[in-house]
Amino acid sequence: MAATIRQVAERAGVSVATVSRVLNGSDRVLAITRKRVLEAMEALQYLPNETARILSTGKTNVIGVLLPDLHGEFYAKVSQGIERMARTEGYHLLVSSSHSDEAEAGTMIRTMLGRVDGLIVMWPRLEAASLTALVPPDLPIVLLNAAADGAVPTVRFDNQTGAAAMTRHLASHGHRRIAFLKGPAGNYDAEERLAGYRDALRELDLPADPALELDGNFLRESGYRAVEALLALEPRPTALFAANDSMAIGALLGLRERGVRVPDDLALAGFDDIPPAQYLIPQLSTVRSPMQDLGEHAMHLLLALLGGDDIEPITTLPTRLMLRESCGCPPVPAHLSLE
Amino acid sequence: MAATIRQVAERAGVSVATVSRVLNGSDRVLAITRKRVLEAMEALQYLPNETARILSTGKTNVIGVLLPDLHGEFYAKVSQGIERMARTEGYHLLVSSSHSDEAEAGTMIRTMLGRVDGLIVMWPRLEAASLTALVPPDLPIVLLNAAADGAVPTVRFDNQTGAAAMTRHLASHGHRRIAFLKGPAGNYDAEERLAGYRDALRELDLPADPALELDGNFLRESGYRAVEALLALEPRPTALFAANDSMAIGALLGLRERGVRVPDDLALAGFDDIPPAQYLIPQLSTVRSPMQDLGEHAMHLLLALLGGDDIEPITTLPTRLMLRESCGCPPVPAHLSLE
DNA sequence: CTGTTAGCGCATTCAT
DNA sequence: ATGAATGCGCTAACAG
Repeated sequence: MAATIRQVAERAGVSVATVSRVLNGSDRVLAITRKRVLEAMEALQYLPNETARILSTGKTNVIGVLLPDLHGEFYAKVSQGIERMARTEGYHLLVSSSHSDEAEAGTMIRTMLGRVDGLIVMWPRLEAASLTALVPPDLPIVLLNAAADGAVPTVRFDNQTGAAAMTRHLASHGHRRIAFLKGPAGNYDAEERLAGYRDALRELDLPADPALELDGNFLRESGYRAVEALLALEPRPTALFAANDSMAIGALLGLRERGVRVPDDLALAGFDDIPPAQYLIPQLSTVRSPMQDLGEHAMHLLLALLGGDDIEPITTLPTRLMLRESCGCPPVPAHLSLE
Repeated sequence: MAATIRQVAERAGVSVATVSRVLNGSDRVLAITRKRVLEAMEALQYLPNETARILSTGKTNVIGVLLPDLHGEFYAKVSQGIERMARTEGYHLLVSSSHSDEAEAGTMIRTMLGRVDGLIVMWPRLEAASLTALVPPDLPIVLLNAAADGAVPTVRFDNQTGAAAMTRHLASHGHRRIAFLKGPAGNYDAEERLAGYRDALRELDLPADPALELDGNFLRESGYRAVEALLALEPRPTALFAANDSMAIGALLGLRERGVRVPDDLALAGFDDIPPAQYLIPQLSTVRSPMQDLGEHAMHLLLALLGGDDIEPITTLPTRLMLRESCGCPPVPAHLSLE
């Protein structure tokens, strides 16, 4: 079986404490002694037992990551950001995704508890507080895109500002009846984006017709289905702003099927800037969500927390307007959309 | 701080051994004793220390997962499959992705070593053997889409059969000069798909012109760039089969830019069936890679291995032809492509 | 600079 | 059915 510290000590003719010292890079070891120990390790193919180390030090070097079942790109980008930071700092990631309900997420958190030094949780439901109650008060935790009450460090997109900017942009194309395709009720991002849309309408003195707010659930299919309601509106809106790209894509399919041309007959915009947005026909104008930054920054904060530093309770990452064909702007040349 | 087993024992007026027994569901405990212990646990908010448990039992209940930096959908689907199986069996996932070179992957494996009960590794480079040499012989491991030598359990797609089937299908549309856009050299999937293409050409008695094999690297941009070489071919091919969807999409952009209509002027097909394939214009005909199955099955095998069962050394998952517009087949109605 | 020793929290014989 | 004692492999005082 695997060699232990004791065997190394014996072979090197020193005590386990000394072996432990060279293992942890203490300088209180004679060069020649260190050499003997190193040789013994090499000869025995020694690998320290991480578990024993953890038990002894109380530090796992593992961060728990809890992500909801957002599809594909989103999930991948965020965790990529987290991982990149984690790796450079020597942390491992205990990842768990695809959580439908709060109970399930709570269970995962509980089973992770003894195993992690900190937690990064993405919990887009509005009632985030209940979740954090499950976590021991001394366990560092960072929330992603959650309703921030300031009690728990949170990183999020500037959904509201982004949505307002896109709404204003659509208006700048001359549109006065701009419909909004909502995300699922109770979802943090969805509500914020809706609020941004409303802000802009108010600011622009455009009529805030509740009928302009269409129901959706962030999935493509709901965008496709919303087209019927959209086209039934009187007078018919000249622009549609979907709370995310997936729904915008679904709507695009529905519109095309009914012979409504985008952007000629109807302007269309989404939110997130998932990869297909740039190469669809027409290219989809959208608001870019800095997903990778979200993950990176969250990990950055958590590391600061672990280091005992004070941090900003709430960080808001800027979004960015990506103007392409679907809103009526000129197309972006293909070779520029391929980096 | 957190209560320990000793405190629970003390409060319940029993020994730690008894507490341990009720913890592990032993039946050698009097009902009334068990009740007292349970009450003590409840009162103390006791949570067993996982690390101590691991040290004592030698079992971590954690599976290490090493994925390359495949983009988005692919990565997400595979890990989703893995996770789903893992969760039902009470395993956690220590995930690490984005590995450019072998050295980096080796480092990650080494640092995971003491922390996991088993490993799932996706290593699409052809020289997989060198990697497995880093792993202790007694650590269960399953490889994903790797060159299988039978020595290490491997799960993979039937790339070759799928590619051959698509090539035959393109031929069935009447095409005789079918170009192939290759993936990166040395990549397992890329080589297999190329082999399938060649198989079919041979079988169909079509000329195997090496000039028909275009260079690519699995990224969209390389598909875009390949269009120039494609259109320069004499005589010009009437069909293009890309080794993955991303490149097919890139090629589509390039073709469109040059006024070449798909499928009228040129038939196009990809491989993988990433989501955009079904809603692009034209819809992309492709070969579906069962990504989620790949993850699920790998985890399934690993669990069997952990249970001491014997398993098939090599599992090949079937791929499936998804025929849509870009190859010349009739379009699939939008509402059917939205599940 | 190095060795001795006492935990870390739990599972698990071996007794009783 | 329950308890006492031992060990998992390592770190961290404390001595020397």
